[in-house]
Amino acid sequence: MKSSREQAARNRELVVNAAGQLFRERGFEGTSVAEIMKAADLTHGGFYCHFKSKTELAALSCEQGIARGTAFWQRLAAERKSPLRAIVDHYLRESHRDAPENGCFFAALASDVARQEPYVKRVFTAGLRASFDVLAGAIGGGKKAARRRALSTVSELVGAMVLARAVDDDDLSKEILEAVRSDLINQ
Amino acid sequence: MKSSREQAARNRELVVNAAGQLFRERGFEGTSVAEIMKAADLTHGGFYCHFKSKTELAALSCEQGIARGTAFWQRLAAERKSPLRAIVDHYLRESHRDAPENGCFFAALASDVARQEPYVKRVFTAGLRASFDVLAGAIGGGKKAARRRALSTVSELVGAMVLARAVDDDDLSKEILEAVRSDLINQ
DNA sequence: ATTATCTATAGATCTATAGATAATGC
DNA sequence: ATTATCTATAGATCTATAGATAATGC
Repeated sequence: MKSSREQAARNRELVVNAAGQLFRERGFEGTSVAEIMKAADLTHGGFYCHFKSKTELAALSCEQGIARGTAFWQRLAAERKSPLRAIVDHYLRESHRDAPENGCFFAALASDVARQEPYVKRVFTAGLRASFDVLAGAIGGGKKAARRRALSTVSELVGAMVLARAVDDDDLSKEILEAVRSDLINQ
Repeated sequence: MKSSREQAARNRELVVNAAGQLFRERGFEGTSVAEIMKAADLTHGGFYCHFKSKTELAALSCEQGIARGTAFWQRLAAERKSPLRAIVDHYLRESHRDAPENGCFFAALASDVARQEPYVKRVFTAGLRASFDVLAGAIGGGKKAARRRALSTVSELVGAMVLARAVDDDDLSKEILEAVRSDLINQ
């Protein structure tokens, strides 16, 4: 029944990961604590041994998920000759659009976060800031210009993904992704 | 107790408008039928005389709200010398960011819509399509290029607004709006 | 007679807690 | 002895419906 400290730490991670997936797929309000715990193969009541509240988990899962996303961008940028293009191409893939549960937290949850408690917004802001820095580094050139371009690029990527997912028509959805891709790459 | 047919029609409109505001402010899941009816000064139970379900109202309020937004863009474009600039400037205002309940449905609800029933997505898609057409008209020039630019512009506008609202820091929020404004206008 | 609206409530959630249980770790 | 987890449940939602009420519209 009881787990060791190490197992408990692993369980905690399982819950954070399950939450990250479910939140991105169904939103904060659309995901219940019971569902998260079920996905982590634990019982509902055990949740509150690990976290003070659902809100705390929302913030933690955003923090971790965004950090992973940023690290992934960094790796993409380091591996390629054209770092910005590598990130843009990867981001705007249909497989990303069709798997929000494993994709970008900004695109999956930004409009939810705007309505969340200050704690969650703070974590989200810090993560976004880090992403801007990574992207500005990938863009290179003048600091100010790179930063501006990083901000507008993330905005465009996130907007494209959000709209491509909301749309009911696969052709239109692809057209959005393609239009943004060509806009960002031929800039 | 009972209203005339005209009053009932007016009440229905009141409910649709109240829902449009509350949905944009708190999301679909964050808004209850009881709250909507209270905002419209009617009782909870009366809701189901006008609408089959909350989902039906979600679709109706999106349909109406997006149509109004598109009509507004059309007016902005018609009045100004530089139609695209007029739309971009208006969209990216801080007053828009701070009043989602009266603002763009795409920015307020796009990531919610992605998780809604097909019916809601269909309505949203039709509205987005109409917005693309209006913006492409405002951009002018070659049809294909105008359409592509319309798609990428709406994506960038929506992404900027969504991120600017999620962010906890007013300076960063303004910086996002400003970076996107300068990117869209100096293109 | 019809029907728009109201009150009241059934039934299904959902978050969070209380108390029991059993394995860990001193 | 401590504590991670479990079962069970309190209390607060939320959607949707049932049935009553009273004003409209024929």
